[in-house]
Amino acid sequence: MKKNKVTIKDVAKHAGVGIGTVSRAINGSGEINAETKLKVFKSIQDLGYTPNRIARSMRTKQYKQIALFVNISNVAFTQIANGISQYLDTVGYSVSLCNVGDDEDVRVKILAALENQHLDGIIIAPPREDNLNLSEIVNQMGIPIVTMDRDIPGIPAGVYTDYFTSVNKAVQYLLSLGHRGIALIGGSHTRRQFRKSKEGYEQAFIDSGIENTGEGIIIESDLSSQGGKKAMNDLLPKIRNGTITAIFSLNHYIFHGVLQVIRDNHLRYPEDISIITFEDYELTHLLDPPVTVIRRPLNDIGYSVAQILIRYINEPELYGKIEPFRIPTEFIIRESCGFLKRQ
Amino acid sequence: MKKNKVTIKDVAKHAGVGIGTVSRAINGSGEINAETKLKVFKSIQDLGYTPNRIARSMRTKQYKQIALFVNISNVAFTQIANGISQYLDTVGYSVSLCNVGDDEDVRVKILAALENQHLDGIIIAPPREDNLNLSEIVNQMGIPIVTMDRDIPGIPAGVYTDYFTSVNKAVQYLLSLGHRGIALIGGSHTRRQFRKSKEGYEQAFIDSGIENTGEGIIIESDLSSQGGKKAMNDLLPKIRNGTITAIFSLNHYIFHGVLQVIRDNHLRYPEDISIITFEDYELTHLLDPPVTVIRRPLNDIGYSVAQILIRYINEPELYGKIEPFRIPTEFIIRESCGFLKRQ
DNA sequence: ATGAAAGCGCTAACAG
DNA sequence: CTGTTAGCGCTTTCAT
Repeated sequence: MKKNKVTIKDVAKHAGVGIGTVSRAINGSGEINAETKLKVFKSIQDLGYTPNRIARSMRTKQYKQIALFVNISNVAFTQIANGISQYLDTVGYSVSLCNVGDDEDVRVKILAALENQHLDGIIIAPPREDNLNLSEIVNQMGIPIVTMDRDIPGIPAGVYTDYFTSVNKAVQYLLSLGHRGIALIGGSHTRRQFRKSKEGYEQAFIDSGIENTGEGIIIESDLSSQGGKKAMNDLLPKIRNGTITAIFSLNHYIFHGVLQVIRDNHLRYPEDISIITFEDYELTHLLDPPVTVIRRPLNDIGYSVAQILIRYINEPELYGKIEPFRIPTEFIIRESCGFLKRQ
Repeated sequence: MKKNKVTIKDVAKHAGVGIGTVSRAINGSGEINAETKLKVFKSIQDLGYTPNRIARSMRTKQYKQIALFVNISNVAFTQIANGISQYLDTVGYSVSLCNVGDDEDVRVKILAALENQHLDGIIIAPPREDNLNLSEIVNQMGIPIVTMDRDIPGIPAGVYTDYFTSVNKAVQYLLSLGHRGIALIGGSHTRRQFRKSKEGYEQAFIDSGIENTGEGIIIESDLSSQGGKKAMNDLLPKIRNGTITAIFSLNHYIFHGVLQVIRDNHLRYPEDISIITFEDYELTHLLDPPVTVIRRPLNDIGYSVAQILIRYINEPELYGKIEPFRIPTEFIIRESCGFLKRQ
């Protein structure tokens, strides 16, 4: 029952021209008489012709397809993907989805995808930044890769979230509330997010003119709820004796671990402990009380990174030369942080 | 810097055979001498040849690509997509992602995708089941479409969640706890989920030998947190006067609305109202107290639906004749429902 | 400015 | 059993 697709040949015959002319009319390549052009378009209309993308790809080696390598279980994924699609729709590209679990080898996955997919470009946000040699893929395959919030040697970033300022602001807020024992639970130093946040944290003490005499600590952890749980459990004694009075979670997985420990130990926030987390989503405002967060425009992140990638696809000579978009964040104060009277 | 891909021609020359032979060796089509076959495979190895999928598609009209039309903001999406990819990986297919917001025209989106994507099949879970004429797409394009949990005329379902049993069991549980004023907030009757759940709800009274004298009600609503909010607000007086003692939310969007109203009105569960929701995810067990839920194996749903679709792609004559997978659910009792002493 | 023709890499039909 | 060839639908070069 498959409808026999109309081809460029049919259009040519119908319009009484050569197929080359039709092609030129469609692609606007070469000089072409305005009248013949009109005639061709009319035939295209009449016949309901749409070019066969596969055949076109075969010639042009352009596939109008990019792949997204991310961990789709991240709460940020949905909106970012949405932003990406939104931009790609405007330029006729589609997105292929490749989930990247937390400890999988992204390189292998990319190579596998490349073998049977014909991609024009790739957007990645791999779990780790180190030991990931991707530049040979870029060089050998000649297809551009951009990252979201990662620093990977040889691979340009498409977007950078402004972790420094976000964290700086949030920590200053905590300091202004009287907190000194602020624990930043932040994942691994192999991630840009951790490194930049650390700087923002330290700078906050300086900006506030307060010396960090050691109560404030920065904790590396697994980027998982297990990681958050472990960090939080280790912190428990210090929370109980009042050395640590605020928790700053850098990631939603960690945050879930933190919450669990709070619940399991019958702690209450903001009374027993103040909390802030990075990323705003349903949970953060459905919780009672709602929690203070750093929010970032996820849709924009997707949109921007897609824009940069397409730019690189169309102008390969620019590759690596475009400044990544700096994504500003918003600090949303809710009710999860308490005021601390200092003696 | 693009590596010049090695083609079937190179392999043929290197192996000292014709290109037809190479093709046959690769595809296992036609009779072929075991020795020549070996020779060919050796050459393929030596040269690092991988077939060009585009060229292959051009001939075979098979694209090894399917598209997924769903609302990616649904909490179930991630795991379902994961299951789908998992199966598709085993058969060399990739997934193209198409977000379908809540009131968009799925038909138009599919048509647009089809125009420039060359798909072998489609999986959909559109927001509404009615006024969606998809069968002409199937007939004219000749590509199979399967649904997840939807009843769309002419389009076979790939998977069905067992709403009837799930809801039946949960309502019986509520009844056994002494509840009679059970409100099921369930989205729209244009969705299979609502219709089957309704049956399960009503049967629960019968199964428990309890007459529903009207305290128990089933409410249609928008499938959104706004819908849940509205339904819940309307219910508020009845909750306050004790006519309604339990809320059963059929969907996570609705659940968020319910939670908000509970919070905003300083209600507590399970003391003031018992709650159960459909779908288990972070929020439901991070909430304090954790909430009783119906959980379904989301990964399996994706895996199964992908399996059926591929089957339909490979054996078109079967289309519509395979029984959808019935997905069983799990009833997980936590702490959100209270015992009601009946006077 | 435009028609004819080559060829992208592959599969399948056709000879042998 | 295997080599040769046609052709999928398109873009692009080459004449005209």
